[in-house]
Amino acid sequence: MRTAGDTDEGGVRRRKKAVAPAETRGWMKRLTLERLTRYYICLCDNSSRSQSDVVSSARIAECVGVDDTQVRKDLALIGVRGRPRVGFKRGEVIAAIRGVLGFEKQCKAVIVGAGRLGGAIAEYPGFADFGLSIVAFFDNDPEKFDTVIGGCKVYSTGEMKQVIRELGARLAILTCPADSAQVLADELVDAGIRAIWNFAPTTIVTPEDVIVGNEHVSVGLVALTYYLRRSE
Amino acid sequence: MRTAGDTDEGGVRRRKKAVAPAETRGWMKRLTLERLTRYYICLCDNSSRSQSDVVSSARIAECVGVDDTQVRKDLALIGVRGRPRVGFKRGEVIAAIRGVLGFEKQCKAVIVGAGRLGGAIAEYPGFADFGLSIVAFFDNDPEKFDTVIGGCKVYSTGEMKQVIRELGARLAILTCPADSAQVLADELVDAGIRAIWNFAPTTIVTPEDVIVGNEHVSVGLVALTYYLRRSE
DNA sequence: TAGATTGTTAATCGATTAACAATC
DNA sequence: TAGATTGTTAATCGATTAACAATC
Repeated sequence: MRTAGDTDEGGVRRRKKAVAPAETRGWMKRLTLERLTRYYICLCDNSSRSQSDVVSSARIAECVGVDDTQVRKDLALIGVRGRPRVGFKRGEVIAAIRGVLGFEKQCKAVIVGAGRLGGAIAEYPGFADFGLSIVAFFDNDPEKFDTVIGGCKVYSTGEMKQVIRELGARLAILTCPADSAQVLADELVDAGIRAIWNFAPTTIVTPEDVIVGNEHVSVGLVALTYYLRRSE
Repeated sequence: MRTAGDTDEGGVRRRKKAVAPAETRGWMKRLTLERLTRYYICLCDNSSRSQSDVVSSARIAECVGVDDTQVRKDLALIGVRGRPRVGFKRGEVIAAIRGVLGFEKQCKAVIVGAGRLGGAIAEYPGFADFGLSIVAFFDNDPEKFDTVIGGCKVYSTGEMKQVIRELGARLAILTCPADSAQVLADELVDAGIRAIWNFAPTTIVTPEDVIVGNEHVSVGLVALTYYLRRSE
């Protein structure tokens, strides 16, 4: 890929010296996104126990389980420069990732299904750090209406359209049983939700312009138990 | 790779006709494992709504979001043969995946942290289908001792070593706060646990022979919100 | 048979790793 | 300076896709 900093002169390719701007145009690839998120978790995690404010690519690489070259490439991509012999400034890396992944931009979400899982997600620390704020719960159990979980009121699913519009939520987190997941997803789309994070143990489908993340936790379970069972 | 079925005669390479045995020796690669799990979820999910007992590779591929060639390769790997013009028998595929991934072999697990997340996991339907059975809870809140969640008694974390030995659990599911995760993990290793599924929002480390799955749910969240925020 | 779908090889594509110069 | 770490290109490796013959 050529950028404005490149020059060809008399057939000699000069190395670009440009102050690389954070690559905020164009879409990050899924795998890159995942790695950046893991770097971020790792750096925030370590910041409490380490006194040093610089970190080498090798250290991040070890923590996340990738090659150190990969880490340097990813950081270069988002415009972070390290210092040879020293490393990367932890705070700079964290800030760059937050900027590129958009953590500063608040994202309002509703949780559909005020059960244990919904409550657990609402109280999960750290989600706020990613710019996520839960603004309401929905459930179809009248006993739960008007109760408060994690500071949010529980509404009837019948009120979804109105409440979601009022609060301006764009993301919905589905923690309902499998058999009602698709129906609720359809209603959420109708209510103007733009993305659905689905924890129900089923796959839901939506119109093309509504993003779905099917969080099949079982995938992680199977990987783990596969190795466990085979090592016995 | 050559297998016993291959033959070279006079320089002519014959196609092997062997009845491919399920590839149960050797270790499945992580990505293959993930795809097989997704096929499985998709097939079990559809079985309730579809009346047909055959399914084409193209259909599975669409459901899971991979190429249909990939599906046929994966199924060939685990020894499932399809019929041209017809497809694969749903039940055969499900059985083969269950066999290769070891779902028939029961895996006993304990949950450490009897909070909302722990409760949600215990009541999550479908885990039983993967051969997972929860046999006990541990918590350090005396108010919870001897209560029952999802049919399992809650013990004190101080009793972990003894109870885990008695029940013969090999897997531990960590749903405690981040700050106690590493300490509890160390104790679990000491108690003879062979694998830890970590839901605490931190990364834990263990001796090499204890498998860890750090379930960073945030990774899924970031991917979803990234696209959401950028599409506005 | 004709047509659809599997099974498998070959080609492409992308991601990871290796190598090494640049730099502090 | 010497040595360590970054930054970047080139090479390798593996995964995905394309092509097509085999098969029912």
